[in-house]
Amino acid sequence: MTSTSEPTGTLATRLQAAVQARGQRWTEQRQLIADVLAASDGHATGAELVERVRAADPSATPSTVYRTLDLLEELGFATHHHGVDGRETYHLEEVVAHGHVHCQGCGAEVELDAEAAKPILAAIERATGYAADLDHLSLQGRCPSCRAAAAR
Amino acid sequence: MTSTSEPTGTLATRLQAAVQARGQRWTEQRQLIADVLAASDGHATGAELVERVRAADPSATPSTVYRTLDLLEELGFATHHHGVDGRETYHLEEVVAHGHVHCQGCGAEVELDAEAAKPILAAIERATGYAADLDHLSLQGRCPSCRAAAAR
DNA sequence: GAGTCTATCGCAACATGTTGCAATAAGCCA
DNA sequence: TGGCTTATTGCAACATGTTGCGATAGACTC
Repeated sequence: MTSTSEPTGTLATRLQAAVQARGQRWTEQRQLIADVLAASDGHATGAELVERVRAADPSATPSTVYRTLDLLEELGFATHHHGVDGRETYHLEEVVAHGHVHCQGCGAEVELDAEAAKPILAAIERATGYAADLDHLSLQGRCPSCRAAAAR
Repeated sequence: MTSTSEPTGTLATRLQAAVQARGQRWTEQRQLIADVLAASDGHATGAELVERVRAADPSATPSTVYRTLDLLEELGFATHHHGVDGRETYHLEEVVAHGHVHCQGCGAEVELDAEAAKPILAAIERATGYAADLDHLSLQGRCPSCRAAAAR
């Protein structure tokens, strides 16, 4: 990968502060994993992240990567949800909260931003009393074109 | 397990007809897996089903169970979705379609029947054009009591 | 009933994630 | 600086699910 001039240290720096504020330790592996996540444009499956981390440091193990990702989630720096196939997908907190809608017909996947999701979340709250988490909103259904095709 | 007097053969019989109508074969394993699924009251994870099938027939293998479950889905006799932990959960088609809402605070999980979900599905359609599938509606958020606790 | 075709089965290896445990090393204190 | 405490790491085994392949056996035809 070409080295970007982006200040990717920001995430790592803030993460380091948060980790140490909890009396936990800052290690090279955690720095590396934070860098890899920052370099992945907001979405990555667990397996992809493990692969990239190991490419940068072959001595890193999957358990370390997954445990660090759990830590990032605990600290609110990342979230994860399970995609259609059950694989874990991690999102950086910097990416604005959003949900996913997957078409069972053609496989298309669209993202749902906070604005578009607002009436959906409101309907969920009215029906259940629950305040649904947009980052974990992963819907399946049929997109307009598949519905039109099915109607014919 | 106590033997129920329910006509569980119905599922297997209808399934057999559907399988053979597609030029596929009806085998003892399929009969067994259909019986096990019918005896599981509508919900079961893949691992649970594998375990129960193997209890009845130790020679059955996971691959056979999963492939048969895939077949059941293809034929519309069952559906599956991924729970909060990514595990697969299978549902019999005879169970009325429903979604799930999971509380991230206390872990409570409530079911959402078609009536309660109607406004949610309508909001999804208005926002995205997608006709969402209730059986794959798996939400996460915070239940009313956790929200009240958090507000204090 | 015998032969043929091929869907299905069982096995084994793999993919993705999780967990327990002993060794290591980060961070703190004197 | 040196020593101590304990969080973190790496390893290895496990859990759940998927896939490829050769062997088996169900179903069809003659």
